[in-house]
Amino acid sequence: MDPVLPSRRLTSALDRLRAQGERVTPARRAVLQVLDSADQADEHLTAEQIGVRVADLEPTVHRATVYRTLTSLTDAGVLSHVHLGGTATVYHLVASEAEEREAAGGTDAGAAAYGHLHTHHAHVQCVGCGRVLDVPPEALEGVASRLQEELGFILDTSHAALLGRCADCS
Amino acid sequence: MDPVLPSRRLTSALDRLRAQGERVTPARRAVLQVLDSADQADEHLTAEQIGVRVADLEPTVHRATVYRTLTSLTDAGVLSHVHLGGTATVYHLVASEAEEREAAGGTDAGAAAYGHLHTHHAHVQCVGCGRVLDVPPEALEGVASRLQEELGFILDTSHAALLGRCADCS
DNA sequence: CTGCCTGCAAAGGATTTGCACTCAT
DNA sequence: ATGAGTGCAAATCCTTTGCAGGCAG
Repeated sequence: MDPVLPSRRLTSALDRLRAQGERVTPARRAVLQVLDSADQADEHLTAEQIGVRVADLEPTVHRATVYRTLTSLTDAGVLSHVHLGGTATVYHLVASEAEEREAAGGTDAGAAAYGHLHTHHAHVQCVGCGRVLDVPPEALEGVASRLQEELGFILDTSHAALLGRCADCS
Repeated sequence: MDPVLPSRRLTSALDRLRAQGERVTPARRAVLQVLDSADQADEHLTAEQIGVRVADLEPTVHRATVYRTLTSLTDAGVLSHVHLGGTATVYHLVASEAEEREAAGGTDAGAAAYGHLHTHHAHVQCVGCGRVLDVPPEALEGVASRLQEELGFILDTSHAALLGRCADCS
């Protein structure tokens, strides 16, 4: 539906960066823009894939810089990463708290539960086709509370993907 | 409790290997023995760590062979691997169906739920200390059935570790 | 201006591969 | 005896690092 235009999420991320005294450079702008577009298309990109797309946007940006940028932006809290089945790590823009609230409030949790989840969410990956599906964090509430009660373990539901086999690959 | 001696699990694994027409070599024996011991001590070893211990047992076994062995034994179904938080992959001996049944039957599920789980089980890893905790697969039943119903996704509860923070690191 | 961020190139570590040989069956 | 498995060494892959220069603030 929406064309890929500089979204509010992108602007917001840049603002938060600046607010922390971090510098906004072409490389960082490009990385954030790539991830913003990817998120809008529900894509999950690895560092390498991000590098390729950044090269389109800003050909002078070096690969090593992409890696360093992903690290520093993650430290700065505007990006998060998810570990997929063993190999890859994929990156996401992190929504501001305001955006997070807005998304939660404006949504019928049931109907939109598996729609476009542009905020905090969990991931499952198919071992057959590699596809990554987004899942609302509530789906893991059961395990989370059980682990907390029985082991004192605080589960981070969005940090690692669960593996399995999707409907198409069964 | 139990000393680390050639266990029934090990013998069984070798038998299943032979039954499939796979050859039993010193390298394979060593890899299986290392993993059997590790499992008994509730350790989770990476390919590299396995390599080190194999070198103690069979100094002539080459690193590359350990990698190839882990792959082929996994294909043969006597080993399984678990992807830990992003980086490492750790290996386990796979219990035979008979052993699996026996463990399930002979055990009070509640009391032993978090004890030594030498069969099929899930994993959670602490992002603080890196420790890996074993968790009975039932803990993930809730998510599993929800994913199946709503997405047709068959969750493999033992194939990837969930991340979070353990009691000591909170 | 100051030093954070970058480009470049080279190092790094883990895993994989080609090849010829050996040993389990 | 025969080919699955192996040892060896080199190649490959992705990621990180040291250093000097450049641009954001």
